[in-house]
Amino acid sequence: MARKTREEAEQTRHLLLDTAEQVFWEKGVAGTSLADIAAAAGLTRGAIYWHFSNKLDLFNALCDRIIPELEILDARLLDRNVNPATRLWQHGHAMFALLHDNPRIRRICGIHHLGCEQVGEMAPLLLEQISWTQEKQAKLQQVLHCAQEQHLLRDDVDPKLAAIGLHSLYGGLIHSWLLAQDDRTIHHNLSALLSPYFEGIFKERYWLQPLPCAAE
Amino acid sequence: MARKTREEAEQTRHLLLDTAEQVFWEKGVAGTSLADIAAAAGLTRGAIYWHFSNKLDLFNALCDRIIPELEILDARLLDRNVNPATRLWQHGHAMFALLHDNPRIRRICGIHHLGCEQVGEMAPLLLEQISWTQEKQAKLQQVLHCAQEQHLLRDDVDPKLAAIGLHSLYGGLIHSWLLAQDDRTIHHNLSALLSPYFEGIFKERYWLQPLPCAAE
DNA sequence: TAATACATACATTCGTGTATGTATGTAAAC
DNA sequence: GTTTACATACATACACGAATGTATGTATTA
Repeated sequence: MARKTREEAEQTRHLLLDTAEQVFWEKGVAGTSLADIAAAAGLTRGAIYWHFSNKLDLFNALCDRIIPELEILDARLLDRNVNPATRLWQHGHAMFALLHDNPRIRRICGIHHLGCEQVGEMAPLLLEQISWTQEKQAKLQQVLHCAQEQHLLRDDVDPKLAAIGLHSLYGGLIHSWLLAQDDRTIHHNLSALLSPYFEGIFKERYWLQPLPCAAE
Repeated sequence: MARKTREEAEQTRHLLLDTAEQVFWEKGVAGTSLADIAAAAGLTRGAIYWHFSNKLDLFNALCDRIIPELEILDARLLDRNVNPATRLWQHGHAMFALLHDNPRIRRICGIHHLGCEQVGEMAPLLLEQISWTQEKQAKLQQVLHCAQEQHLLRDDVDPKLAAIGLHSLYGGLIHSWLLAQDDRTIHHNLSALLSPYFEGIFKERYWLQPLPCAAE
């Protein structure tokens, strides 16, 4: 129809992102057409092509919206004022608290795990995930190395391998968590699910310090 | 062209499955058309529609081919002649040995993790994975319960939660393993990656018994 | 000869990208 | 303070290819 003010335009842009997020999560990325998104938003494809160049661009813009929240997590992980064991422990809990509290992160995470293909023409997504994984593992490894220097680790534990293991455990738990959508088992028993790995890594239960748990 | 003998027909059926497996793994399930598969196999869509009713049917047939191998794994996991700790330990190693040695399992596993959407019209896939996950966790839980009865578990370990944790760790490691395709780190250091969780679950290293490792 | 194992041809639908229309906001000219 | 000129924010329309499903053809083979 007609032109809207810049604020309204920005509003419809966010409406498109929100709607796309929803529809992608329901029908998968490849399974939804731009017409689906436009219709669900009460708009037309013209609106989408005005704000985004194509579906991939829209999808990327959609994913980028959660980066700040994730960076906060990482910043806390690397905060040297807290002992490394506690940092790791709280980081694990903070991840799931975020998943539990923030539906947007839950949906985008769900789309990445179950709602999109990462090969073929979506291969750039895979590369991004690989580098993201490596960065995350590097941070975990850094904290674990710090713990090793403070003689908190068991003697036979290699920080690099422990980082891979921890990261994989997190990823696997998130996957299980997403599969069993409304089963609260994982969320309610997260400590019991993580502690075996921590037991196997640290000499003592150094991670159990005053824990300002961000649970529900 | 012309009709072939039953054996030859069965042969082209397997050719189609093999080719589909390959192409699905390269370009994703949604990213692949039946024409792609037919062309890659040196046939036409007519051949596909003769042997399968549609893409989903083809995909299911493709996945079903690895069931026997996976059932062998589960059978060994439940073999009561071996102590439960060792069974769990060997089961973890056997899974990755299978992934390493069997390219078909590797590809199908890769397709499930990275090459297909599990929502929308592929939702039956998700339901299948959920029930499969629950069965697997139930088996792990059963073995862990058996270990608990033999007083092998630490006192604060709940078999059900430990089963979820172990299963998630396996899933996460497989995911990492698939992401870093030709990085052998995980395969070469599997024991070091798994042992922390085992340390945290069992009182002593009961799982370290003569290990007929099926590695490379 | 009848069913088989495909290949070929056809009709239809779906999705994309782009081109165009159009009404409004916005800023400068006067 | 209007008017003018242009940019904006979409909606609509169109053209094209891609993918599917089916119908039909055809040479074997049992």
